Amino acid sequence: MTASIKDVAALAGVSIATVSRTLNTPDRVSPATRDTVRQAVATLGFRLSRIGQQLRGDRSRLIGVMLPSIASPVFAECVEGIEAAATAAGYQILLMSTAYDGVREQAALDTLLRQRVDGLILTVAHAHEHPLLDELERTGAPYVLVYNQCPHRPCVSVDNRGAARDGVAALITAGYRRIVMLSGAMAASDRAWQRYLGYGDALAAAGLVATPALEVDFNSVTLPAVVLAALTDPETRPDALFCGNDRLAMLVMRQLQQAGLALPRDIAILGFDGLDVGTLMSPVLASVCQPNARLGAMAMQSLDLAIRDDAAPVSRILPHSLRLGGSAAPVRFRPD
Amino acid sequence: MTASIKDVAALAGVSIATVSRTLNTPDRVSPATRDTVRQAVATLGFRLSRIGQQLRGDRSRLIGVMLPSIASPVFAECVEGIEAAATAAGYQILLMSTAYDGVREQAALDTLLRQRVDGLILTVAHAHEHPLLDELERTGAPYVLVYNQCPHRPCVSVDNRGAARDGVAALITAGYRRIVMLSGAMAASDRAWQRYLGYGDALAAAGLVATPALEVDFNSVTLPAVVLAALTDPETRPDALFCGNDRLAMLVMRQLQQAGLALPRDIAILGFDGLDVGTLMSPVLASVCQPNARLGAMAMQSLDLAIRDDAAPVSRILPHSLRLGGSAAPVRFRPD
DNA sequence: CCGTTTGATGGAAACGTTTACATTCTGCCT
DNA sequence: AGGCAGAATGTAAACGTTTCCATCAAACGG
Repeated sequence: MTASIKDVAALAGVSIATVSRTLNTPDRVSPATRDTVRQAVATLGFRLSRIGQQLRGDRSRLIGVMLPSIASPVFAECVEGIEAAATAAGYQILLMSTAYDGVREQAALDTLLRQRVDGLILTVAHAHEHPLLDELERTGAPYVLVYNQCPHRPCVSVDNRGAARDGVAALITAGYRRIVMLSGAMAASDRAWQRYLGYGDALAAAGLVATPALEVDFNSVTLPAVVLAALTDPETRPDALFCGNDRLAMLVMRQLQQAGLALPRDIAILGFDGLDVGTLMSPVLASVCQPNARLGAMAMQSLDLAIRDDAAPVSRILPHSLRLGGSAAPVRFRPD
Repeated sequence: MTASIKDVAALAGVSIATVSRTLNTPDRVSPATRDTVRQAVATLGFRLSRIGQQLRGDRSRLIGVMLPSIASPVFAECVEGIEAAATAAGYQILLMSTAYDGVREQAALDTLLRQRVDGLILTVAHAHEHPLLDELERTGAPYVLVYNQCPHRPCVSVDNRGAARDGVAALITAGYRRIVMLSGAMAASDRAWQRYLGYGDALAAAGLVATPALEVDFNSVTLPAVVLAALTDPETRPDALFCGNDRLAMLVMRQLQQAGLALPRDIAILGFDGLDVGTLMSPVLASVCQPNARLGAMAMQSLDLAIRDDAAPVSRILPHSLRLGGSAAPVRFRPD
């Protein structure tokens, strides 16, 4: 049994009110009593219980964080940003992962709401028309989406379509013409589709022809043989490959290199996410970079503001950037 | 204001006890009342507050997790394991990162203990003689270390020394002779030293000579010029390089490749951690693999058992494995 | 020397639950 | 019919805080 404020009061020979004051507003207690109480606190190793405080009606200072995965570097970096901002603002985070699974999402939401979190940060597969989010709005708990981008809800993200457009435009500037997109299943997340639209925008602006995206299972550890064949056959293979995320890009880089292709000479690769670990590849993975940690931090800040002002959190679009060169460096002598 | 059990009771026209029973032990309530209460619960969107329950003296079902970093894949994978096991056992995790900084560690510990976590999972720089851990033991809160390996405390880890020995022995078996170790600062973590000892063991067993480890700053994004020079100069460079962790190994792989060396022909690389992302490199990063997610899950399970039996958590050494080939494949034609 | 301010402290209520105990009612057994 | 078991429900205390209000003593002004 951990000591309670009563034990401290008893040991110090004062009332619990005085103990509370000593700990919260020491200047409202006489120096002598203050010392006695502090002595008792030290003896017992006492710490005020947040549970008691929460019950009293204070905010819980807990933020629920609900993400599809934790080990994925994208989300890991994001959580790091959230955690830093949360600590700075005096919150703690309750972390739950969902694998985009509706049942787990529902369970996580229930648990978090029962814990009376002050707010939630989450990423879902499709932000419009997600039953969970509607339920969440009904409860009135403030929440912000990260990575999702949806006009009707508070979101913190990059401009997925614009970012993809910029990245593919850079490929075109670098001299690539036959550009194909490799994506996780479009149905799996709304971002995939937005990025494909951006890809189309860039090609259209350059008068080039867009092709349907090659869709692969997001978690696969190898590329389907047919996809690999399409990418390696010297007759049919594209100039450049735009990958919907960095993990896919790294996967494809390794498989193409093992198939004997030289990157970016035989084929250029551009990823999306800007993962740190991409800079450890050789060639360095070119990528459309999202500021993952900042996305998380910004979501947390937006949420904090909303909590304090009792208002709806505001959406934010953070700037993306391009990491060029490396796997998408311009190639001078390209036979046409 | 979220509804409380009183609101439900009022709406349903029953006492709060009946509401509580309806929610916790529905069979002890008459079907008619049960329906009325459930109706009221639904109308108000009511969920029992964990705060009230915790206050009542139940366990908080919260586990504090305190790690040096979240974005590092090693810890990210570990957190994923912890979270899965925690959810399975009915806990939630409160995540805090410390960067091995004593001040942050102390602050995190205070916050977590005030939240009355049922137990803690943590990683520190040096497990023996860490003031925080002594304080923690005084509080009586159950805790388990992950990654740390220390005879006097509950730890879940691999056998760092043995694992390093096995890895380096495999390099020797593959034909490498002049093997050097590259490590993060030994002072930064106890594991670094343990791994260096394992390196020494393997060399000694083969009658080879160990050299002092090359120490570099763990977070650096490039290798110091002098280290790079030592590794690239054809006169002085070693056969094989054993890196204290995978991040370092990937860093060095890229820099050596950019310097024009062929891996593993000119120099073999062996990492430590077994990060998934290493398999995306080319050549695939050979590594001494820790089961990161399982380490986390096992720590959580051990903690859960300890909490339930009100006993001290038990230490566990999990088996390591080797991922060979790739950057440490045997080289047949090596000029001597 | 009295009345009033000021400062220090204590008493008690409130927050949201669970649960032991008390109460009421139904229906069964003899 | 009377008594009693058993089911259904209510009452109230307890958990650990904060804080309003009351109390009390000392200090101070007149």
